[in-house]
Amino acid sequence: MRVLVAMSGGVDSSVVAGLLAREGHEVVGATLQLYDHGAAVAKRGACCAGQDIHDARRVADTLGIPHYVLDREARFRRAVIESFADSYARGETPIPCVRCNQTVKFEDLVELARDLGCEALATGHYVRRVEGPEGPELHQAADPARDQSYFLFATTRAQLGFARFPLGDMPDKRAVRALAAELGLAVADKPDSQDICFVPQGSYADLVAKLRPEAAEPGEIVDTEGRVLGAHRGVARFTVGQGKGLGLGGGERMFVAAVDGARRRIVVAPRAALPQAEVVAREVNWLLAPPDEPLPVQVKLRGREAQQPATALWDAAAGLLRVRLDRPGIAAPGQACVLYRGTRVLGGGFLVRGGVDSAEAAA
RNA sequence: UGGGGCGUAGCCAAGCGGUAAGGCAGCGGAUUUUGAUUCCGCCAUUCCCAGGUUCGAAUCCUGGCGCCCCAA
Repeated sequence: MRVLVAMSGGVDSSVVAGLLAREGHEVVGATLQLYDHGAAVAKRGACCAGQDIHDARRVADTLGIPHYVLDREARFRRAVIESFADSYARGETPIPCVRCNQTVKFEDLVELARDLGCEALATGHYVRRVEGPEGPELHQAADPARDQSYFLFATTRAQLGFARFPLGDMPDKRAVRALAAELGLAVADKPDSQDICFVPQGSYADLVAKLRPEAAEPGEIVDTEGRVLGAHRGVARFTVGQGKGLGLGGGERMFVAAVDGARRRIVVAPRAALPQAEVVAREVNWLLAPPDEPLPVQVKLRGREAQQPATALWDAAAGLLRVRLDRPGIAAPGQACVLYRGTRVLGGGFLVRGGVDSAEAAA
């Protein structure tokens, strides 16, 4: 079949292109230029800009496949970077990788694939697409250490139907690198990407400060009684559940219980005061028929934690997902709430403030 | 200007004659396609100052200085 491969210039997507070509598919490569600057060129572990685009092109040449580079800087800036800064300004902690997958990757590239007459879009994500009785299902990768299902919860059922993830069954990253070498790809030893791709040198707070100065304005750190304990240098530097960087000395260690973007206040409390029994999420995406009854699930409130047993309640009228946790957990607004059953992703949403939280009153 | 208490790293704090615990903050690193969490390492030649006793003091004595509390 004719298939479009999203090539970032990294090892993973390069191997995907190589594998599919070797299997005899008619492969077309596409690379999105998302945020240029020479600044990003030198950054180790970036993607979709500068050197990475050249790398992708080289791989395409090696494989003898056509390759397109699309300028999506404007789109990426609006859909991912601006939204990232806005989220911080509201006192949330954004998760840009989901926004990127949700927009630039799976909307734009699927559209491009259709325009090019492709039957599928393949990416280098570590997830599995499994044919189920009611259509394609999204599952965690075979290698739990690389699994990226958390970042793809917002993929719609239609997009999933069109997507292919050839790396989902790889035992580990070493195997992928070995394949890259076997395929003669120059990127076989390229470092993994990490951190936020569009932030040049690690300090995302500087970027937020440039785009939303108010999120970098100093403010007060208060306890749940409203007592001022200290000062901070911008709400963008804090995430609910965070225990470091508060600059508070003295007695008991404090954690961020809430971030009030409007008043630029950080509310802190002892760790034991943070867990909530119920969390709420919006912008919900279902990868099965939306349930009209309480649904037993396992949930992840952050990318790298174990799944927790819970019960999901879908409020279709309000468009809100309520998740009752068997064991209280800490929800950071803006982060993803992803529902699983075993390895299968059932759906998810973005966490909002809510639930039972004494800190909420003081904020 | 009577009585009582206290002065140990940026903060909190152990130690009570034998050669400076721990926690928080901070710094460095590991982990990680977000942020956070977590983990590992570093972090007072010196205990408000000056004398004295002692083989040896942050620990005992004397005198300063500085805080805090009580004082119809």
